[in-house]
Amino acid sequence: MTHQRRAIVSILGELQSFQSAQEIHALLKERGETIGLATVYRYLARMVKSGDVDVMNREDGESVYMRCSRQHHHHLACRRCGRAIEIGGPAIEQWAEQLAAQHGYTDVTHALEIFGVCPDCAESGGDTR
Amino acid sequence: MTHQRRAIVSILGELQSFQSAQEIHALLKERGETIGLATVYRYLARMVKSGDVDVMNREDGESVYMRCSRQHHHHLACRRCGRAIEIGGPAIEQWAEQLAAQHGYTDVTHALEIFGVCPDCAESGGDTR
DNA sequence: GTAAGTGCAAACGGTTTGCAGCCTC
DNA sequence: GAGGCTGCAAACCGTTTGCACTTAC
Repeated sequence: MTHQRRAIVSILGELQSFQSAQEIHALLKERGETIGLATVYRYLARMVKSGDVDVMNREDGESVYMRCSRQHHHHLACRRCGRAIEIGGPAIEQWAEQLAAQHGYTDVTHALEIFGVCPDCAESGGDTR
Repeated sequence: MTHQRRAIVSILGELQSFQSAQEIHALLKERGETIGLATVYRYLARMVKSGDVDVMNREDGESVYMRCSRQHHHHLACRRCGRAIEIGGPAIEQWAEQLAAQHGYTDVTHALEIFGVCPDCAESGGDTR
């Protein structure tokens, strides 16, 4: 446990929104942490593998990260600030499985992401991203 | 209408699977077409904008393209060969909209992709990708 | 003839990696 | 003291772009 990891864990604990590795790195820098971008990437990747963090591909292709519950779920995420709400749609899961089976597809996974603009961002108007 | 475009259109007409720009470029080269990678990217981007081609983000992050029907739909795609089946789930659309509205999110879009291994690929065993 | 399209190669942006040094236990 | 972790900078990879040349009409 290095202070860099402590810092990442701590900031992930505070954020309730998806942020990119670079954004997380910038936030840590702002707080005066000494940490390299590579370390952020490396540790995030490790946490993704261990299941402690969720990755999601933003519409622009950049990967964004957020601490998450371990069970399978999807997200309703704000396109501007990244604020996300976990959603579970048992019906969807079932439907996808069944549909795939119908066509003979095996080893099925699915990716579902809902993007919108959250109330706060909508109110504050045309923020970037 | 240049011969390069004709070639791209022609190959898109034959493929019933999602392929990346680089894969499409390689296929064209194999056929002896003289065409640059940049041209493939440029023309694919144009067709995406005009709605004649669908893009999809493969799990590895690379963008893959396929000629598609114009109306909104999703895909069940083979993880190995890219073969895809169009699916439309009115129930999903509705559910996503409603869920987003419930949480006050506006300007809602969603991305749903189902990945699996198609019967042919499953049969032929451990092909790469 | 002219405007649009093309190829090349360089630029780009996010991400990964090799390696030498540093820190934690 | 030893192994793992870190930072830096370079490498990577898919994609985009500037620019001079070519092509289709």
